[in-house]
Amino acid sequence: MSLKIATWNINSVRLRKPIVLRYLKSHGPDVLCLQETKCRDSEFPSSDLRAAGYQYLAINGQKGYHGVAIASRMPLADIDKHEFCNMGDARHISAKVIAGQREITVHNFYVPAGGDIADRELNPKFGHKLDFLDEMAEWMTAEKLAHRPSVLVGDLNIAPLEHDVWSHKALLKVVSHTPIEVERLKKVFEAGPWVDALRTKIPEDEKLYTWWSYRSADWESANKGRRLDHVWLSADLKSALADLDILKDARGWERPSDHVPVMISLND
DNA sequence: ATGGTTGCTTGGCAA
Repeated sequence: MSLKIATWNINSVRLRKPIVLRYLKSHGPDVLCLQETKCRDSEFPSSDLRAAGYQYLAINGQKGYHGVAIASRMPLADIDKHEFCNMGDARHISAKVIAGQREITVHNFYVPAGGDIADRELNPKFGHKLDFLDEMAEWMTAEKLAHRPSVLVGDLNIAPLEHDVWSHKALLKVVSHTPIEVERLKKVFEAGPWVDALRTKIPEDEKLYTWWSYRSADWESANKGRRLDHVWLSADLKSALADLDILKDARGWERPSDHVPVMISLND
């Protein structure tokens, strides 16, 4: 039996409830990690998800902004929320998935977008993004994630590689692909036991996107995407990675998110 | 170079 773990920045879980349920039905992830749920825990569509077979929920929401959640068919234990940058933002939740004999810790992140200007003096939101990443690297070291099978997923709001964006040259100064952010993210990655799951299956010289802006009349033909959503596996899980599914079709669904679901399958 | 769209809410941020 394989274990399927998906991540999706949903940009309002209440508005997107129909397509979340559609995705669960059509693709059947065992675990779905959501970002940008944009609602309080009491407003989260818990009963709909439970009715769809996802009985185990871990929710870290807040009114109007951010918010992350894990919906699982398998029991969740050790649910934890870490607050970064002491700002009260709901940007992380983790849980241990009990999948039969296997136990895998899943960390679900929503990294700050960072505003429009790639300069922390002119734009505090960019500073916050860099500080968040620095704190994430420190936290990573302290967590000692190498000691147990772990998966880190989420909207990291950075497209690190040249072919994670439609034009490396055009985006070098655009927040999400600047060298300073890429460098910070690399430090986070290297602070843990990680393998970049998507890039182990899809070569680095191949274009790969998980997000297409709303601000484009025809996202599909323009295809100016970015890989902002990531799945990192602790090295011990690398050999278990059987399959990937980046559901580009979901960008064309009715009332879509600007991100698409990304799913991995792990063999025993 | 600029503006383009969407969501949470109804004015203006945030993404």
